[in-house]
Amino acid sequence: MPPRPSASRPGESATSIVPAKLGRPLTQKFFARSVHEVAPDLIGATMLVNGVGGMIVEVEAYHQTEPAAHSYRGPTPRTMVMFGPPGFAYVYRSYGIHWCINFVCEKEGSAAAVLIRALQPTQGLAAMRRRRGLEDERTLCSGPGKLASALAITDAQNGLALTAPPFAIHARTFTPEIATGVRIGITKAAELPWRYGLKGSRFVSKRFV
DNA sequence: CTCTTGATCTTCT
DNA sequence: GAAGATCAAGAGC
Repeated sequence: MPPRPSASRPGESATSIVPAKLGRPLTQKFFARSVHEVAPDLIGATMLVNGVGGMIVEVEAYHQTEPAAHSYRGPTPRTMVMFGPPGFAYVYRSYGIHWCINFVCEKEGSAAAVLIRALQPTQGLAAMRRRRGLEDERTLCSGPGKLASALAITDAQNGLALTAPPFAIHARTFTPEIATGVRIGITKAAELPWRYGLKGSRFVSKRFV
């Protein structure tokens, strides 16, 4: 019998998830680049909040210049953080119910950010299962609202630096194959292929085609 | 498996 | 007053 495909994927063994290997902590400089460089480079990185989280397997890029971005119409109280310096967290309320987190990129005034859409859970599984009321690790963080809930992210983290506690974001330690596709759940600028994922991952919110 | 719908709040028109 | 960077549950296939 050939080995299951998952056996050779980063962060997984044949039978279970293994703790992520952590690369160097990401600095503000990492985020101070084009959102189209940062977004794919975040695939395979590990994101923890108070020690709980996992490997980033899916993100989407947003930029002030396109109408799907919250920053498209200029700064508002909600989107103020996006217009600030890179390396900070932009947290917003989605559909009145969920929280979602973005990493602000580029430079002050660019209002560009990467929405974190899915994690492969690796650290603090018990805490995440408790917060989500769910056992299945595959769906624990397979969506922007789900992972915010699992990591206990709320507007309390809006505007905080990504390079200091409670955040710990570490570079990847392998070279992933990147899948790309159109962004999900939007109607404007829906054709832009600004969704990036870890090719073949079972932990994404929706499969890449 | 896919499709539909309700929940609930912020922002902008 | 309507739309929205979502999710979970229920119905139907």
